[in-house]
Amino acid sequence: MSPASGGWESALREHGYRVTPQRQLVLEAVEVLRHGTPEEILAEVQRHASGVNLSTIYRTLEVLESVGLVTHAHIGHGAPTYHAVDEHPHIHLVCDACGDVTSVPAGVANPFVDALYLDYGFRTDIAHVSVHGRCRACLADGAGNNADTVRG
Amino acid sequence: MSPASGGWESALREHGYRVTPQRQLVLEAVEVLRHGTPEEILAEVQRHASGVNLSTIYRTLEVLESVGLVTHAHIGHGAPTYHAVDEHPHIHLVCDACGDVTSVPAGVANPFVDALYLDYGFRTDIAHVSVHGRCRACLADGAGNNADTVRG
DNA sequence: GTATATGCAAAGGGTTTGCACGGTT
DNA sequence: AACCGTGCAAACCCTTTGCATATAC
Repeated sequence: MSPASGGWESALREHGYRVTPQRQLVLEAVEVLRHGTPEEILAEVQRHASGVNLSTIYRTLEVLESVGLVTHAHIGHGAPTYHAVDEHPHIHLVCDACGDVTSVPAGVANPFVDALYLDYGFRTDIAHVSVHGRCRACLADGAGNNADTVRG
Repeated sequence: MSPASGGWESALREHGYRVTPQRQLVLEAVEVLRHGTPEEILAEVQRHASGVNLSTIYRTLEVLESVGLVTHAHIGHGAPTYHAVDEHPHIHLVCDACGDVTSVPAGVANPFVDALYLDYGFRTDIAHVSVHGRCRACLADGAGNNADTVRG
């Protein structure tokens, strides 16, 4: 389902959308950058077509997401990041101390996902989850400190 | 550690912050509303003190969070929601179809949290997690439909 | 040819910041 | 008295929207 494979075109058409250069460019950009904010995707797209506008990126991502070609996740306080759906499903571990983002296979969450379904009837879109906490490096570094607790 | 108990005052002072009416009001508001966006917290605070400004809410929430009296979580695309820390730790299940938010005890995530720590050395702040997917009602309703896939 | 998609520019929501005044310690 | 905290207003980032033009079908 990469732009090269052509499946993306049918995905669009089957939902009544048109196939445009911008949509291909955005999809390619999302695949090249494995994680990308709209802003970053714009920059990547503009390497090939400088005329493309930010609002087109937003509108295109919405379309691509609605036909199932990309997904987004909210990583921090800022802009969301988009991924191609052919990426392995993964979960973002966001370190609140250093801001680092690690991706881990979605499988680690299986027991959790299953429990949510059994106990609450909730079907989890696990790739959309982002998990906050402290990464290994920061735990080692500041052994139990809370970086954001320190005043200026 | 509710405003009534007085622990909040020491929490502030021990971190070098001053005790002010606004900080008490915000803390109380966060406890009254079990989930609250800055905007909602402002409204609650203004029921008691109409002069308080939104920027004070933001600055105060940041302070209260840094001393461990409140936490926030990102529930959807919009504003974050804040909770008092004396609430039972919980996870938000956000239904992407109907927008409903359910809280479930953080305990369901224990196996997941443990796995992240064992496998990746990552210490998860579980109360900060928000989980997206489809709630029971929407699964029953639209049996497998994707609400946001339908065009206008 | 017609409806959809794009570019542009302006507006909108949410959040942060500079500054002077007022309150806490 | 000294410094921190607050209110106010402006600035900022991210995202959405209206409209005229260009494009895919």
